[in-house]
Amino acid sequence: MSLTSGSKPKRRSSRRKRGATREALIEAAFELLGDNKSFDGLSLRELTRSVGIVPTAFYRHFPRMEDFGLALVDEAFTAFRQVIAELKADPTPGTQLIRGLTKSMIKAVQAHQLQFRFIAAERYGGDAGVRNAIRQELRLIETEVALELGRMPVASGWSSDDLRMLAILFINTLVAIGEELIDQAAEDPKRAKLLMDMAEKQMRLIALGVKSWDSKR
Amino acid sequence: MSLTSGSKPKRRSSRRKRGATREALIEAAFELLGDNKSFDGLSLRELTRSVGIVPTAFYRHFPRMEDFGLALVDEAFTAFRQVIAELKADPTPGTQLIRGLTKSMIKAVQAHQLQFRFIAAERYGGDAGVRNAIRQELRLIETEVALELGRMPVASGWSSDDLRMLAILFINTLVAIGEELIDQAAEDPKRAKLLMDMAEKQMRLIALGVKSWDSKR
DNA sequence: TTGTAATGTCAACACTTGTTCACTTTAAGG
DNA sequence: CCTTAAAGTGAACAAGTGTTGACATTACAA
Repeated sequence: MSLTSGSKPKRRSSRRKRGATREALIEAAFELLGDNKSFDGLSLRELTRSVGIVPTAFYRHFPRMEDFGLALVDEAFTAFRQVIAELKADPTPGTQLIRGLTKSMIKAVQAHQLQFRFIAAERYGGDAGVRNAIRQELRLIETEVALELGRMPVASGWSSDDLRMLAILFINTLVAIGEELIDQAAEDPKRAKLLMDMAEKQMRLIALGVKSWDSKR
Repeated sequence: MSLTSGSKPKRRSSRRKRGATREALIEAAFELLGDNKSFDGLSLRELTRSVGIVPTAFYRHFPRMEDFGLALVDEAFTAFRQVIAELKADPTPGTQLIRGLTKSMIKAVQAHQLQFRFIAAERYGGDAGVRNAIRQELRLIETEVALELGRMPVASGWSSDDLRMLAILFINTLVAIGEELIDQAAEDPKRAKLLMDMAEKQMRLIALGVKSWDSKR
C-alpha cells in the first residue's frame, strides 16, 4: 500500500563488523517508525529489507520480535538516562534548576528525535511488552527526579509521595512538550521557539505553586 | 502470531438496521484497538471478520481506511466534547472548578475507556491522518478551556497566550492521568484511587501557582 | 406493491507476511 | 594458518493481506 519508496537498495550487505548489523537493525527501525509507522505495524521483512539483509538473518540477532522491541526501548532511553545523570552531577543553583531541566530536556529531545518519537508513539501504543518497558523506564526517571527535588530547600519536609507527585507533574509536562516539539515543529523553528517558551512558563508556574504549597496543607 | 481468539463467530449477519453496520465497525475497532493493537496494525479483514461481514462490505461504509480512522477520532471525542459542554453550562463556583474539572475528566475517562485508550494510543501514533485529527480536536478543547479560565477572577488580566498556556498545562496533566488510569488501573480500584488523588493534588498545585503568577511578572 | 438505492456476497487477483531448514560464507581468536 | 562460532543465504511453506468486479439480496419510500 502507501507510496513507500519504490527503490531502497541501501547497502548491499558486504558483511559488516561484528555487532554492526544489530545496531543497523535498531537504527533502521527508528527510521521506519519515524515515518508514519507503529511498532506492531512494522514487519520483519521490511525491516530487514531496509537494512539490506535477507529476512531470516533477523533471527541471528533477535530470537523474537518482542525482544527486538525491548532492545529499542533500551536504546531509546539511554540518551535520557544521560541527561538525568548529568543533571545529578552538575550542582546547578537551586533557582536555575527549572530552567536547566527544561533546556536539557529540550536539547535531548532535539538531539534524539527518532528515539523520542518512538517513546512518545509507543508509550500507550499497541504492543504491551514495549508499553510496559517504557513505563518502567519512566518510573525510574521519576524516582531519580523525586530524589533530586527532595534535596531542594523549597521542598524540605515534603513526603516522598508528594515528591513523586511533583516529579511526575514535571516530567509529564516536559514529555508533553517534547512530543509536540517533534510532532509539529521538526522543521519550523518559529513554532519550536514558541513551544519552548511555553514549556518554561509552565515549569515556572508549577514551581511557583511549590513555593506556596506548605501553607496550603 | 499472538494467541488471539481462535473462534469468533460473533453474529451471522442477518442484515442489520440502516446505519447499524457502520456503528458496529467503529465499535469493533475500538474493541480490537483496546486489545494490544494499534490502528496501522489493524487489518481490514480482521475488522470485518469480527463484525461478521465479508471484507468487501467494508467499502460500502468507508471508501478508504483513512476515512475510517477519522470517523474513529470523531466518535472518540464526542464524549469529551460533552464534558466540556456540561462544564460550560454548569456555573461551578470558582474555587471548586479545579476539583470539578478533575472529577468530570476522570468520570468521562472511566465511562469511555476504549475511546480514550484509542486517543492516547494514536495521539502520537503511526498514522499521520489520525494523529493530526486528534491534535485538531485537542486544540479545540484547549481553546474552550482557555476561554473558560479567562472568566475566572484569578486569571483576570492574563494574556490570551498565557491563558492558552495554562489550559494546555491543565489538559496535559489530566490526559496524562487518564492514560495511566486506563493503562494500569483498569481492574485495580486501589491504584485507581491513588492516581485520582494524585491528579487532584497536581491540579491544585498548578492552581496555587496561578494565584502567585501576577506578582512574578 | 413496486422500484431503487443501500448492503452484503463470492471468486479471484497479485502480493506480503513469519518461520523452517539445510547450506555457505566470513570474522577473528588460538 | 586453521578452526570454530557467528552471520548471511535461498528455497519453500501456509497463511494473511487490500482491492477489483459482477452479482444477489434486502430495506424502505413512493
